[in-house]
Amino acid sequence: MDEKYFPEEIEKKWQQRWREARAFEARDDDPRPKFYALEMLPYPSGFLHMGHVRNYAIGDALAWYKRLQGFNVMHPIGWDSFGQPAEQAAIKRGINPREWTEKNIVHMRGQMQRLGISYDWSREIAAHRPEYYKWDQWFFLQMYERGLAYKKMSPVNWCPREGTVLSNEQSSGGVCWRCGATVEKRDLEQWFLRITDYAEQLVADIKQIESGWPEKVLKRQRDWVGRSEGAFIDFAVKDSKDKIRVFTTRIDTIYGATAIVLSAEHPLLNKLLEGSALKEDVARFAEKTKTENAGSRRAMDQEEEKLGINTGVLAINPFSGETIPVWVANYVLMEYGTGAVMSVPAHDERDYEFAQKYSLPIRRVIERVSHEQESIAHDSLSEDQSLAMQHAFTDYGILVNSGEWSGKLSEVAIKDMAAHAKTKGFGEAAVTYRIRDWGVSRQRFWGAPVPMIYCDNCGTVPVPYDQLPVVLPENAAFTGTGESPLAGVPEFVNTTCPKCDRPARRETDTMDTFVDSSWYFFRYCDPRNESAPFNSELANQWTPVDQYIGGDSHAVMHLIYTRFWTKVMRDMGLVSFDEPVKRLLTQGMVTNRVEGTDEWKAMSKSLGNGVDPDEMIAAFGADAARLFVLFAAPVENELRWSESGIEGAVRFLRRVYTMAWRWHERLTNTGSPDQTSEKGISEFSSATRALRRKTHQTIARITDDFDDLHFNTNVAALMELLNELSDFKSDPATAADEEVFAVREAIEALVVMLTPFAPHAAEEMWETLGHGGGLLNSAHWPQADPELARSEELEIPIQVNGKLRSRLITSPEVSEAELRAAALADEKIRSLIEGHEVVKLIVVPQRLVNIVIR
RNA sequence: GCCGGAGUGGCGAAAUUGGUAUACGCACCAGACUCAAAAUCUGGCGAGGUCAAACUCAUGUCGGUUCGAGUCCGACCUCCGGCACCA
Repeated sequence: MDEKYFPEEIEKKWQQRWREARAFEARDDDPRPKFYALEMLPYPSGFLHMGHVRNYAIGDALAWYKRLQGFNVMHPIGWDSFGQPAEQAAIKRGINPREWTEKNIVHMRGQMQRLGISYDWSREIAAHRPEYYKWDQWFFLQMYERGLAYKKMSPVNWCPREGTVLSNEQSSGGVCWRCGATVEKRDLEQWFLRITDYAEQLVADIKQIESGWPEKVLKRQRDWVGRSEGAFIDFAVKDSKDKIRVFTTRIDTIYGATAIVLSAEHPLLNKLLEGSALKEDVARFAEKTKTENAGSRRAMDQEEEKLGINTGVLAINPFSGETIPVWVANYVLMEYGTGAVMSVPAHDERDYEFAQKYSLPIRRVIERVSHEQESIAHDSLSEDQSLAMQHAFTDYGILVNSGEWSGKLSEVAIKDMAAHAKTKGFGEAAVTYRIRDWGVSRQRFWGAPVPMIYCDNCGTVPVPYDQLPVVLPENAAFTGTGESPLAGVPEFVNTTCPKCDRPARRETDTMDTFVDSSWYFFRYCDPRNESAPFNSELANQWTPVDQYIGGDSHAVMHLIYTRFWTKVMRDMGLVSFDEPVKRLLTQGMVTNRVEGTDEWKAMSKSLGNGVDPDEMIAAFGADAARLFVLFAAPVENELRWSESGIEGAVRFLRRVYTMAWRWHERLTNTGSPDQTSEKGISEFSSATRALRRKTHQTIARITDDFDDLHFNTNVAALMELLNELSDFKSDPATAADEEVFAVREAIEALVVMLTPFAPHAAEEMWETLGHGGGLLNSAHWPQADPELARSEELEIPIQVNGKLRSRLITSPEVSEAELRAAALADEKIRSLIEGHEVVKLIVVPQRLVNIVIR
């Protein structure tokens, strides 16, 4: 240790020592309880940004804490290394995507190591390597065997700018999630994973994780699955054997149905139109609507105008027997429910708007339940009756004009009417979901090839397991045209059929990269396994993940896919639980001021407000950068970058360091063994007792808070402890044994508890303080002694009528009666209550006294 | 429009869950050291008020519950996120 704090030297030194000692490798045979700390694996773009730094600093603090607490900690990292940027680099600059990716990994790994994140590098994985994606393919084949992977012609979301297919999630809102281009629809043969089979579980199992996941993430997951309870009802088509099935959540309003409305894509439409005089017009309308739906689907925040056309076909309401017209309209979605709805203008806003426009009848069949208070009942009734309805009445209420069902409450009618429909055979209660199957086909080069073969004789044939992996060719022509580049590599395409041995062609699509990231953290448990994705026992030993940390941009896609994948793996017998992640933290964004403005925005190249982690490390040290990031704001809040804030972090580290330096000789060169033990010390002065109290209070406070990841207040507590040490005026050269003891206790606790936030500096001080024999990862988190932490005197506020008027210094053991007497005897209080009647006297032991006077 | 979250000093934020509001840090001011500056150290720092004190007012706004409210309840305002024809 030098007298001065030189982070660069210290950090290099300890990074090397850690590497040599393989200090952070998790051992499968370690009998201690495990803790799995996981950060979302990065895409190897080439450079870490501050968001990464924050993510890893949080994860590392927790990993270190658990290590010091005696847990067997798993803290791995890897690379989500398939994906567009590598392919873009190939298309635009003719660079080999594999080389580009590997080079980026080397650089980013270096950055992580310069940050000193305590990863187990022996478990590092990368999605683009055959050893890894072999198992993507293996899972795909397993799912295919189980009927969970299938191929279908399907209108897919097509990004015209990137020339590729997007998943529903990636095109939500009608725009490409990457480039923002308006998404079009195209028909292509696509592979899908049957995530809809798991829709119910994806909602139901939320109760297993709701205590550990942020509510906002769970909400978005629930919304995405979009579970909706209602009923299917079949409307018979007049003069035909056909039936139109609709889905409704409001079967209780069925007597108010004045039309059936079909989506333009409805499969029955053409058949229904046969013989209709309006056939031509309707078909033209449907075509136009289809292309409009596919094209500029929506201009955001604006609802499309509702357009429709009467088909001239009639349908029969199975409840009332009434005949109502069938329409086609642009506001009915084929993708949801059955693609057909019963239109109830009086009780649905959209149907109301539609009915207004096309002068369809509006028939009220639900009334508000009248209240006891006449005024309210009167109000609502008269308004309702006058029925110049401005809006649909969408609340539940009481049924009217509904035949035998009139007089029932909506809640009751919904159940009874569905049951009735079922008995009569024209419907049933049903649950629908918004979520659709996961389209995983991508017309791209840089991904895991879908392991399928097409044979003219045998049809679609899965690649046999012993032929995995289907290896990506070294390179391909990147046209950027939209056709999979693999189709242009004959050596790849041409193969023989595994069944009949005749020439056959390989599937040329690759898989969505979300496949790679759906199961990667299970691979960390057994990263070099060559015969299985991982050993089940090892996976069950380490997973589920105890704490997962990442940005909330992955709140829907990644996290729903990985939950789905886990459930499939459970059904395959690979893991023994339903949910992969016990606790999830979505960290806040790192923002910086946009130059020339007052706005704080996420750091980005285009805004020019990015901060380079390497420059920060060079200027202030990795420890200071990490400490600042953890101290400046609670982990889930936005973090505003501040150069002076990071300077403050350096200042604090330097002060701790100087303190350790000032005392290290006295603490190490001691002749008396008593100085490390309390035994030889007969008495502690009040000053040493105060220092020890602060030490033990700080330990208790930080230990209580750590699991909740309240790092900002933890760092504040460490600063307070240092301030207390600074105030402890004692010269190391002449300090008495008891003082040396108290200082040692304080400094050692400070250093150990600093480790999660600034591990290099902590290691350096730990060594200097005479613990050169071992790294901090074999040290122990300090124990708080509640006796020592207890205050010797309390300051009790005395209030008069709830206002603070005086304070009393007392011993913690003071009785209620004594407190009461002391408060009344207080000079200030006496003058205040003089001439008043004391109505009440509240004494909260250890806390306060409140005197109520009149 | 619907859903979720949040409003506390000049700024980032604390507050043992109903009990001394503003911990810790940043910025700022003053002092020490220095020829000087930086660094470092010491002190100050919610607003009003005063020589100083007393005192008064302050946790988005207005009400309520309570001996006591940043915290609980009701209404409203603002900001930030998410979703959006899902029948």
